[in-house]
Amino acid sequence: MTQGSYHQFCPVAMAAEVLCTRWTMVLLRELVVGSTRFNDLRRGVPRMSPALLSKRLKELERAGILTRIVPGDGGTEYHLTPAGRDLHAVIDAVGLWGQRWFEADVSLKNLDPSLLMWDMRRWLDPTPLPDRRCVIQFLYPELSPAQRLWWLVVQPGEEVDLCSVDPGFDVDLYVSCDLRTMTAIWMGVITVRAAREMQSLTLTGDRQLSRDMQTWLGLSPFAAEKKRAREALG
Amino acid sequence: MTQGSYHQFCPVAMAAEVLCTRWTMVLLRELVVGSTRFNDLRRGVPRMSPALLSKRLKELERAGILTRIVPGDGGTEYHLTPAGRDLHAVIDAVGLWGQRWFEADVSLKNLDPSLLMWDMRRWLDPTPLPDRRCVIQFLYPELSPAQRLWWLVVQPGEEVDLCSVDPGFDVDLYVSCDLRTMTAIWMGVITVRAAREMQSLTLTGDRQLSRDMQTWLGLSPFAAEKKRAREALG
DNA sequence: CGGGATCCGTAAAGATACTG
DNA sequence: CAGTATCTTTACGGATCCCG
Repeated sequence: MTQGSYHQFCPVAMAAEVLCTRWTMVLLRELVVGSTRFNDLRRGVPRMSPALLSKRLKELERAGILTRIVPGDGGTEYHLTPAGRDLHAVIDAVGLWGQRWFEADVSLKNLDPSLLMWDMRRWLDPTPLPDRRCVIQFLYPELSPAQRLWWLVVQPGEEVDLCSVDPGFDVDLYVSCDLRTMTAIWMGVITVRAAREMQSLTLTGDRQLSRDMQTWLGLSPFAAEKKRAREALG
Repeated sequence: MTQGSYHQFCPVAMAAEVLCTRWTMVLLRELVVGSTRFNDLRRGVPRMSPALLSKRLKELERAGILTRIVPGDGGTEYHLTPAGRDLHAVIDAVGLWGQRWFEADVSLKNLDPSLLMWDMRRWLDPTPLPDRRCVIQFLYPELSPAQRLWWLVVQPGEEVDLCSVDPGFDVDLYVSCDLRTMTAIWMGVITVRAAREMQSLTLTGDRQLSRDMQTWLGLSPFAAEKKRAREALG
């Protein structure tokens, strides 16, 4: 917020003072989906400066939305309080509105492979996968060497791992497409099947993993919401 | 927003770019509850500078949230588009969260008689009132002369009128209390009955209007939501 | 390597005055 | 009524650096 408060007793204004400052809603989204470490949060809001992130975390702590926890290992963890967890309703409402009324074209102007892969890592559903280590390689041919290749490593009983350097494991499935296509799939704009039929997406390797990709790829939490706008936004 | 966009395809981020700039959420609240004229909007967001209000209105127009209409009488009206009307879900979520988790004490730090009276004017329910002109005078003894006296004039079939200078009509009901008490009643923190029993509120005049005040005084849209916080906010 | 703090240039917002 | 214009204050972005 630029300065001071709105000086209104209305609960919308009181809440907006805390929630509607730059980056705060996006940061809260990261916290609500479960990130707790400073550098994990940074991956979710990569264009936010660390200084501002630090400032916002302090503000949210003062506002009673999160608490700072220092576990034994020396790091710092940020955990939502009950008030903070209750913000999922606000995040949902905002995201639902965005998904309904923004044209896909507009969203697909803001492509970012590391953000996409980081989200995919979070929402990947391992249950349809075989009960062993599975490695999926993503190739975005049009991108720079540093952003072209990514690996998701799924190990039973562990968190999904995202690598931007070759982890050295055998790859079960090779995925190749442009970033826009993968983002559109992730956002529910098109399906894996449709992308393959349009030759926009190529899968090579394990047949089962190919077939089930639409399932184990968890998709954005808002992917199910249908668009309502046609021309509302320019 | 300070500059540029968040560069994220996530619908939360896309929406936050438009919705989470300073004053925007509060302004949208005014639009959602039905204000359409520049100077009516100003009464709802009195601390927002006209320059910023004008800028925000343009931004919201560009974002497809409202349209500018020039009726025959020369003025300008701002009307929400379908996308704008759909924002009521976001405003509700934000206001509900605020009402749940902010201590009443915090809200009641931001007292403003003109804002309160303006809100009361909007939500007053004339149906329990007799079918004739009713005038209710509010007295806040502790305030400066310019803010001490207010009148609500209810005429059957017309919009409720708010005056800060004596309209000259016979007064049906005299309400006297401090601003904090009236605001607390409006926000659902205490009832009219409780305030009267505590001697915080004095009603003189028409018995029926006195008895039914809790009914015709419409209360804040969020008054029904119960608090959940006790100590979450400092 | 995680978790920040510092400094400086730019962009946004506040205050107030003024106008078609 | 519906805004502009101007000037000052504050916040933010970006780079760099620091420390356990």
